Parts: sequence; structure tokens; C-alpha cells
Amino acid sequence: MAYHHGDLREALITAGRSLLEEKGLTGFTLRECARRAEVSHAAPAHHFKSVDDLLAEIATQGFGQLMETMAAEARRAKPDPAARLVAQGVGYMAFAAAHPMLFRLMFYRETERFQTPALAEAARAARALHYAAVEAALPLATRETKVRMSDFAWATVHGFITLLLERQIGEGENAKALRARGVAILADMAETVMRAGGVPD
Amino acid sequence: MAYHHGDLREALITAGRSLLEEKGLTGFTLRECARRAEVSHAAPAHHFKSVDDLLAEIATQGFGQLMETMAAEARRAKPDPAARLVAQGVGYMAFAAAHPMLFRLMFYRETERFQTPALAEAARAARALHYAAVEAALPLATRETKVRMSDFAWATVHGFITLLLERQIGEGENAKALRARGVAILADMAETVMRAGGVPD
DNA sequence: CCGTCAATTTGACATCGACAAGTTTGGATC
DNA sequence: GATCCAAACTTGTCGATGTCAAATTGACGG
Repeated sequence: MAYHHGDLREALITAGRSLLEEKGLTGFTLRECARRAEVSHAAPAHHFKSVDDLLAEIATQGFGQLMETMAAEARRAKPDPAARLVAQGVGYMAFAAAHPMLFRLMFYRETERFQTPALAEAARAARALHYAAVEAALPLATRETKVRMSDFAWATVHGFITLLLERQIGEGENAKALRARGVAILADMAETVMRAGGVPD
Repeated sequence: MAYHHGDLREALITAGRSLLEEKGLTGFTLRECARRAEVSHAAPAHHFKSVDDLLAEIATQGFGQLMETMAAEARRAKPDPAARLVAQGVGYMAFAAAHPMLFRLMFYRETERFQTPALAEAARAARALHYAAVEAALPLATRETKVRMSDFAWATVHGFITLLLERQIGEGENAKALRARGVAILADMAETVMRAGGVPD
């Protein structure tokens, strides 16, 4: 199964990931991926039907890595459900900050340009991971409340980190201050979620 | 100042806006804008240095329109500061839903691909409009609290509508149910903000 | 009537994604 | 071990794009 290149498919994904982080979606080029993998410009065609197909694979892996980061952060937290919810939020933000272009790609899919079953499944799994954390924090709530709070919590975290990456929030503040802003947002988010569960504070 | 085309600059912007909504950022092409304005492919060069320059202008106008929508919605609301804050959020969401591609463009600027002074100023003005609404709702709060709640409120609204546009939230729900979700999120957001101002409920 | 200058066009170049056709390689089969 | 085949890869090509340079057109003041 290996020929000139031990595993061209994986090499293209690796090259694509670094190219994406360097140049963004605009500068992302199938031919440049091929160049970095030291193959001809048409070699990727055998592994990915189109440039969007490669991007979809990269995004899919991104969701897996996002889940890993969230889960790892949650494991480090206290067993308290609220603390774990916050920790997952920290993991979410940390992933986005570490891989901003990948994060953008994952959540900027325009008119479903690239949409594979695998990508849809990966995104669904990440959603489920988040929902489980909210559910654990609100054992007595109705399903409607759990869904509402799940949306609320995700929207808050996602909106914050997105606006931060686009430099719409935290004008002129340094990294430490921005991190403090993130922690504050997460605390406000968790308080609102827990209150919905009947805990008055 | 008018030649073949009464006002090519404006015509290109108009053409660009509809092209953007139709095809998204990927399908956005300077040559197609020129075609729609019925000029040659190189005509835009005299009015916009590059394709990014045209996109920046479109995004700038988008921020203006976003502010108009937010302000219009706020005027229709009760004079109560909390109600106005919610109303601005409704306007924000309504704008994003009505012009999803434009909205994405405005908040997806990658590595500052297009960054004009005018664009930065327009974005700043929109931020200021939002901050003023939060400030009016929290007259007694410290500046730190106002900033924190401003970030919080914006993140919640922006995150929700963004995830909705990317179909990450509201799986399989119809338009009416999604609208209800938005209203619920706004209510939760406003409650949290108002509580930070010392109002216990 | 003419010259000047901005607006526009025509033409060119490098690059891109995608396709077609040819070439190499690894390995299964006999 | 020789043969053959399918997959992996290359080369070449096409239409389209963004940007630049040079030619052309038109308006407007003198």
C-alpha cells in the first residue's frame, strides 16, 4: 500500500494542517499541499476527490482533537459537575486559541461546501460531549431546560472565543488579561446554567 | 465623474453583495462582479486595489446596516433598558439571519486579510452601540463589570446566531422553534446581565 | 478645437482546481 | 520466478482567476 510515499494520504493531511494554520483558508491550496508532501500537483486526486474533500477530512480530525482537549481538561477538574462544565469550556477555548485557523474552518462551512458523513458525525459527537456535561450538571431539569442551557452555554463559550479570535473583544489587552476574561465569562455562564437547575447560587 | 457607468464603484458593491449572498465567499470573484456590472474584468481595479479591498468595503457597509437594524429594533422596544438590550440582540440576530453570508464575512476576517481603517472604525462603532446598551442597563456597576457583561452578552448572542447559521444548533427544528430558541437565549442573557447590576431578579 | 487626464478595455502572465492519458510500482496469481 | 493487473503517481492540458501593463476612450477646461 506504500509506494513512493509511505502514506501520502496522511502526509497530505499533515501538510494541509500546517498550511492552513500558516496561510488560512484563502491561502490553502491543493497544489501547495502536494508540494509540501513532495509529490506532483495531481497526486492528491487519488486520495481526495477535491480540495474541499481534504478540508473536510482536516475539519473532521479537528473535531476529534477538540473533544480530546475538552475531555482532558474535564478530567483534570474536580468531580463537581459545574467545575467539569467550566473545564470543558476551558478546553474548548484552549483548542481554539492553539489552532485558530483550524477552529475557524470547523465552524465556517458556508453553504455546506464540504460536508461528509464523517464530518457531520464528528461534529455531532462534540455536541453530545457538551450536552452530557450540561446534563450532568442539571440532573433534575426537564429535557427542554437541558437543551436550552446546553445551547446557552455553548453559545457563550463559542461566541467569546470567536470574537476574541477576530479581535472584536479585548481590545489592546494582553494574553493574561484575555485569559482572565475567558475565565470570567465561563463563571458567568456556569452560574446561569446552575441556577436553571434550581440551585439559587 | 461618470463615464460609461453612472457610478461603477457603487454598482460593483451592489453586484458584490448579491454575489456574496448567492455564492458565498468562495464563489466571490472580482471578474464576476465586473460581469454583473457589465464592465470588463479589469475595470474594478481603478476603484478597488484588490478583491479584498472590495470585500472590506462590503463588510464596512454591513456593519452600518447591522447597527441600523439593531437601533431600529431598540426603538420599537419599551424604554426599559433590559428590554432595549434584548431588542438589540433581536436586531443582531435578525440581521445575521437575513444576510448570513455578509454576516460571516464581517466576522470571519482570517489573518486580517482585509483590514481597512474604515472597516475597523465601523466594527468599533457597532461595539460601542452594544456597550452603550449594557451601560444603560447597569448604571451603578463598575466599569469592569460593564465590560464583563458587555462581553458576556455579545458572546452569547453572537455565539448563538453563529452556531445556528452553521447548523450546529437547533437540529431539525423549524424556523418558528429556532426563533423561540433565540428569544430564550436572549432572556437568559438579559437575566444574567441584570443580576450583575444588583437586581436580584 | 485640442490636449490632458481619469475611466475603461484589451492583452498578458502566473497560479489554481480538475480532468485525461500515460507511466511506474507492488504484489497477487500461476 | 515470470506475468499481469490495479493502484499510485506523473505529465500535460483546459478554463478560470487576480493582478499588472499598455492601449483606448471619453469628458472637460482652455
